[in-house]
Amino acid sequence: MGKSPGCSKDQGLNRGAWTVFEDQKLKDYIKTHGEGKWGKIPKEAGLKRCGKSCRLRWLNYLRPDIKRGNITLDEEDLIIRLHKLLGNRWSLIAGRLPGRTDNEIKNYWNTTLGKKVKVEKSKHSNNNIKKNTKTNPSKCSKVVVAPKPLEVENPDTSDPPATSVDRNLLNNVAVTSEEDDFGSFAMDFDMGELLMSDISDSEFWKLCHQFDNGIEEGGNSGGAKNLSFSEETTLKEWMTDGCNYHHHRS
DNA sequence: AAGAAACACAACCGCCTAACT
DNA sequence: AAGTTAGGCGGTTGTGTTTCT
Repeated sequence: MGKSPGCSKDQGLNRGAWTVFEDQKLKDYIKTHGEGKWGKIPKEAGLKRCGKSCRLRWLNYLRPDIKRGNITLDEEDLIIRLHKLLGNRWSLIAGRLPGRTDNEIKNYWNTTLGKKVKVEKSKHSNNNIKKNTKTNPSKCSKVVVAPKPLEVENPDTSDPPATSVDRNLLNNVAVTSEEDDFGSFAMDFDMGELLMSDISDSEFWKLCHQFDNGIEEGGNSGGAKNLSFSEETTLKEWMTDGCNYHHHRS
């Protein structure tokens, strides 16, 4: 199960670096037939490569909208913040960086950024500034948005905590249930998918801003904006720091 | 100048899962 | 419902290039 049959080693397929000739064949084929159906491409395009290899080559190298190299400081910063939030979910991170591929970001992280971050972290921990030692990626789940204070954890359910987010915005995203008379509702979402795939750039930053305000103005004081989070520390850090930065930038 | 070490990145591997039969 | 396949993803490796000694 799983592995595509066409990719096994004993099929007389070419391996290693792609030649200019192979690239051209693949580009020509996709130009006329479009992406997808990777399994058919080698045969129909006359390439001695497996479908997966063709897909990878196209997505990471040949696609016309691809940027290569020269990752800017802004992009670098964004990668670091997103990585903090999402962990090694490279395709999601790449989804927020137009023209960048997951492979490129992964490589950049492994060779450059990862080290930088490590150095920064050790600096911080030496200075006793960083209190949060958790290194795992964060996933948000089950957030309840409400205009009034909520009872915090219900022991009978895994129901969560609350935050303040534009309801209309989230209605377009991953709201799953339970809108009541007060306009509160529960949702269960993966932060990565919420951020990366379902909303536009402007909505993304708007959402950021809304979270940001919620944290700063409401906190957990019981006011209209009430936040509590399963990975609160990480989220808070990311939101208050990261979102402000990007809002000011634009 | 030459060899070694470190770095950068393209490509491969194997796992997971959705879609299909 | 169960089995199969293809697509997608993250981890890892191989190799060419650059830097260091």
